[in-house]
Amino acid sequence: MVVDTDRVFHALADATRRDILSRVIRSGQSVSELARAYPMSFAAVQKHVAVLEQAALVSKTRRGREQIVTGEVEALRRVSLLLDEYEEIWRQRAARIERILQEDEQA
Amino acid sequence: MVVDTDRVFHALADATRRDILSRVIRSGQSVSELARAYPMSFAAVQKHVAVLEQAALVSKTRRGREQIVTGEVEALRRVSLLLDEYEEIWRQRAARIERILQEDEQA
DNA sequence: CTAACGTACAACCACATGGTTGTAGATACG
DNA sequence: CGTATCTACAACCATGTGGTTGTACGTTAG
Repeated sequence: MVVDTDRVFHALADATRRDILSRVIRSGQSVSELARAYPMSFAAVQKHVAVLEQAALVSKTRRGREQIVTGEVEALRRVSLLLDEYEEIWRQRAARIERILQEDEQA
Repeated sequence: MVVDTDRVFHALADATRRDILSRVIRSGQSVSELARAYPMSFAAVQKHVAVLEQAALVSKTRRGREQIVTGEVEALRRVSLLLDEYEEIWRQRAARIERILQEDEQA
């Protein structure tokens, strides 16, 4: 079962896609503008954009014959929060261990 | 060129691996303890652990004949910070746009 | 010592991924 | 209008991924 989180992390697991994301977060760009920036075919870039789109990290809006790709910062926030949750679990565990150590010291 | 960030995100792009990570962050577990928790072969779980290890999200330490897997919270922090950077880029952009709009209003 | 356990790793398979080229449909420009 | 541009998508290929089974080896228990 491929969940949403899978798609987001998978989308981010490629340097080209991360670069595309940082570009379109700064300011929207058409697919062909993006394509010109990388040493690969238009179709390849188009596929990368599609992966980012499936993960809801970017969205596309028509402007004439162009398709403008824009960054969706909300999805990024969600992932970041998810990682913070993992960190929180670890923090709690560390606190628990520390508490046990202190109890031992008092005994 | 596969960079370190690729490996980390790829490691996190699988529900089983994220689950393993959350388990071993709570407390270290042997590979076979982990293997018993999932409906797949020992070898499959072993591979998942290897992927997490390559991404430096977990580490292994011998304890007798067992191999204890432990979560490496530092790597998580690095990824979280990386995502925060993307968010920061967007925040700056939003601030820039707002400034422009205010300038227009004054004119 | 022998048997059981925990691990490592190779070989194999089905399927996904990242790339290519080619074709075709909209839309804008001269 | 015709033509160039931007996009979409299918077909194809090499390689990677997630799973399997089987074998081998070190370590512990009896």
